Amino acid sequence: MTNLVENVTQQIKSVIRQSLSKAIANGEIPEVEVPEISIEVPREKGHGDFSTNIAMQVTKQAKKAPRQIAEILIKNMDTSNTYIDGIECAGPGFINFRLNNAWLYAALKGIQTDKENYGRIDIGNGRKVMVEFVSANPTGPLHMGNARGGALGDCIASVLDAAGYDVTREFYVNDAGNQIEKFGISLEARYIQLLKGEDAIVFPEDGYQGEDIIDHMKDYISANGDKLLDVESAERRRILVEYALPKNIERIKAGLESYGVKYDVWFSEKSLYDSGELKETLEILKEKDCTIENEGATWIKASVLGAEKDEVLVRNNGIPTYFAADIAYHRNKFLKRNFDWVINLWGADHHGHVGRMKGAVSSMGIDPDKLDVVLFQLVRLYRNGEIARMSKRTGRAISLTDLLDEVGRDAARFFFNMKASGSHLDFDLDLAVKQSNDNPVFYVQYAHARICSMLKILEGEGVTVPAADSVNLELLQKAEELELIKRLAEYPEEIRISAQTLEPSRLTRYVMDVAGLFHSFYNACRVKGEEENIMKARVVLVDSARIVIKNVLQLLSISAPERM
RNA sequence: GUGCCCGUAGCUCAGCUGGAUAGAGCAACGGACUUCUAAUCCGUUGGCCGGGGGUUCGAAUCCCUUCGGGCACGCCA
Repeated sequence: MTNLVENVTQQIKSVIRQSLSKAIANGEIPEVEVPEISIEVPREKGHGDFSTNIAMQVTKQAKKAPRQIAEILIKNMDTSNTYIDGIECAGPGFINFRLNNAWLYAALKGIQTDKENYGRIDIGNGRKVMVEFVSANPTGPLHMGNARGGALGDCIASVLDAAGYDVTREFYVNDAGNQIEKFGISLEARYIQLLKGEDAIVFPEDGYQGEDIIDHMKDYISANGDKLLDVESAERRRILVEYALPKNIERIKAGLESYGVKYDVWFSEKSLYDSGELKETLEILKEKDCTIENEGATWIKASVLGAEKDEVLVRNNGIPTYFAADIAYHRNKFLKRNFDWVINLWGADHHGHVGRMKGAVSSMGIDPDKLDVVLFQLVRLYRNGEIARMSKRTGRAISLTDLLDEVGRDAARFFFNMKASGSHLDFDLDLAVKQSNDNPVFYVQYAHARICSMLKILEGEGVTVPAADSVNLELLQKAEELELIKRLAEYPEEIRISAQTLEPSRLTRYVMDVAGLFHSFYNACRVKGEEENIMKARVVLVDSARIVIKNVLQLLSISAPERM
């Protein structure tokens, strides 16, 4: 697994460390406790390829001016057998390193060797991580919040996979509890209304208003008639739920699949009731003295949750709350299935639940730091510059399916991952289908198609991508070439940072950047028709850009067309 | 009222575990196609990083405060 930036960074750190010890040993700098050396890429190109602020960091300890320390360190640096070509002290005390291009050529070779695996790293070390996302109520269609959560969760999972984690994608099916009761009541009310008229029964105030409930009952009646009218209410609801729930779950599965999201596990909430795990969890909490009884209900203590007030676990009617089931569910994730790390994606409106959940997890003896909750802000759709709420086709609230019909999977997934999860997202429906340069999806895909087209034409003339070892990559000297290579070399680091911050949006920006650098290169340098050695070197470069763009798009589950 | 998130260019956003002269895309304006895809490129214009304090060698970044926007505070999920 190639990661030249990592190699180079280590090399520089090692040079600094040796220089520091040497300076201490010969008394130029007093004994200091060496902090973690940080190497960064300066914003300003004139400041070299990499830089460190180590001299400023040890200023206090060493009791010398930062620039003075920097000069001493530079004097003691041994750069033989490294990529380092020049070192200088600059600004308030930065040490800037300029590298020779050999590391860039090594990066190109690495890309050609790794191919579709280029970018993969191993910071995860095979640790088991679960990403639980969408987990929409199966009482209706998927909405825009689910759409954002779906794109985000799936890509977080992919990033972690690329970073070397053993990833499980999971959907928690809320097929038990209160909302299923409400679902049943809603279905029943519509059933009766359809057969006996609107006035035959008052639709419950907290019932599900969606038209899909009526559609279900129309379908049911046309297949099964009115035979349930005589059936006792509880039984009738059970039958109707049993009819409609699997249909909804299937629709959710199908919708997510056409969105490019595939789950490893569909975990049933009901199974926690059936297996007795929920009961078991409640008993454990009781034994640990985490609960109290009050007004006929069972509560979990605020002190356990690190919260200000107690929360109900079992209602006075005996039905456990969602929270109780969620505690059992998380106990299952950590203690029954032994995940090392669990990531939940929740809409920002659930933020109040985070602290409670961590507290509850902690009360089960689980390190709450093993649970991360990614909160994502809500989505606003825009059409013709105005907020759009309704689907043009159905006249109902825009569902995931409507969105996919209107803009397609590629644009939807790309747009939802363009911004950090914590920022509000305005989704411009017009822009997403526009085939022009202001649409970033097309910009990136076009770069890929352009490369493929070039390679195809060259192939027609008998030029295939040569082995990187067989060409003189040092012929790549132009600024546009070197900048492109440098950015390609950074891909594994981009994966690392995305994984650590759980922000795939970093990768959409990265791939836009790579596409832009490629387009610049394309306009500055020709490949076909150039002198043979230069052409060969450039073919390697162009093909490497293709590999990187393709790998990123693949990771985001966005297509990389070869022709447009 | 209490808590969480967000305020950066005309618009949409990066940068936020402190670093050098605050970036990108779009929009606006001006250029580049007889040559591998102009769905492209090159250039120009554009900023009191919401305001005010503090911390220090250094603050968009950390702390306090204030203003503006969103959200949550159920025996809903």
